[in-house]
Amino acid sequence: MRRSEAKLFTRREPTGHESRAVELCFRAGLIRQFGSGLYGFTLTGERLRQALIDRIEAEMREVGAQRIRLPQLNYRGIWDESGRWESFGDEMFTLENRDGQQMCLAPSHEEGVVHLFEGLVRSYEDLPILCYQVGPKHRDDHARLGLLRTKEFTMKDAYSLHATEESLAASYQAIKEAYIRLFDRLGIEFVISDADNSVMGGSDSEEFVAPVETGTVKLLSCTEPDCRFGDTADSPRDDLTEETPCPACGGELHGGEGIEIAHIFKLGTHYAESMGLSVDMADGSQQDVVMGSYGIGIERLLHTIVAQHADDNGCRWPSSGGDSIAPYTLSIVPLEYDDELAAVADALYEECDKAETLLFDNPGKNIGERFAESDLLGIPYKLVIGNTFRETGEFELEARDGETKYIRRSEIQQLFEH
RNA sequence: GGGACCAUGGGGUAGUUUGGUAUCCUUGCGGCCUUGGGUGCCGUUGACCCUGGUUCAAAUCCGGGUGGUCCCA
Repeated sequence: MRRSEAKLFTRREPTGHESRAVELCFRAGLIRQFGSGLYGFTLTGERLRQALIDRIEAEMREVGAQRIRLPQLNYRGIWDESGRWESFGDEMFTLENRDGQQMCLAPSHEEGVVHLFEGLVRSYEDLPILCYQVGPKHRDDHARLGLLRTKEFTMKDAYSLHATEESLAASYQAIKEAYIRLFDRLGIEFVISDADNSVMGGSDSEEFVAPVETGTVKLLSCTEPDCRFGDTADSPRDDLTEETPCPACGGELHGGEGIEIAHIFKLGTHYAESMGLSVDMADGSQQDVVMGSYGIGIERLLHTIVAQHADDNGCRWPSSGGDSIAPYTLSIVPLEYDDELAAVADALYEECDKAETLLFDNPGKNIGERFAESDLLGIPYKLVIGNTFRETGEFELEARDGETKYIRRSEIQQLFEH
């Protein structure tokens, strides 16, 4: 993409937001506020958001989950069946249609999944089912900290349906491992905390929590590198402090703040029982369907990566164990975009993967501005066409962390081979 | 559910106590300069949340509304 087409809308000045990560999301021109707890994503921001969704979907396919689609707008009926019309309370957005029927914008989709399969799933042989969707959720929470708590957000929500507890345990474990792989690949530091099921119901659940400077929950996390133990206020146990040794490995616990990036639940037969979803078993008996649900907050993940990896120059998008979600892989930065250097820059651009390359083709800007913008967006590599090129014909390939290599033109295409 | 604070150009602010010409910085735009890290100089567009009241006169005082931020449950 050419800079002149990409429409970056970066800002050099601070915007007065409450945390560094929120500030950067605005300065990098990723998001735009529509009101309390409502955000739109810009051209650049949506590239990042979609890149995250792509990574998550790839991981879901890896564990054999299939995509479904459930409506956001629900009639009251299924929520009365599960009892959650009452228990969600003020956090649910409710409305009436023109006929006076009560409806809601779904804050979660357990009811939806049960309804989707109720009447279709009849036999234990129809199970297990592992499915997911990616879409908006609506919760009338008090908005806080930019994308961290909003009234509308995107969730990857997966659901599993089983005839037995053992089958549920297997899927639950598979999803848990998939999440661990995913977050590792995205370079997110996280711990796993036992959590309360609260309004979700069911037997037990675990929360993936990312330690950050400014978050939404108090977090105790183990400082041992290989230990994933964490404990939040939502946890069933309240006997832990910073002085307590880690109950998992005996290491030290560090107190701080965290972001809940994912939550996995063993729901048991709670929903099947109240909504009447059962299957016939081999011995002729009937069994209520056993369920699990597994959610990842997309925008929170984006915020978390910014919060954990940004430096003084802007965003950074780690690529440990996979490719980075950066909005572009490479910036082509000519010292000046005129005459011969512009011609060289254009020629290089033609050789690159254009969708992954940002060509700084705006004349009249000095190179400092281009560097600053590229770094603010966290583009992993800058290909500089400058004085070195004029003297030796070599380009400087500078990584986001400053490390520079000198390369020749024939080596450019290798940059995009992963 | 309870409480506190706040609302002035695109962003950040001064002015409000004591009513009278709306301040400064930045961004944006135009020009010149500069060309290896958001550089400099000159010029310039652009604002008092809405509504009712008091008053010769309201950003300022009073009432109502809306919106925002934070704290507690």
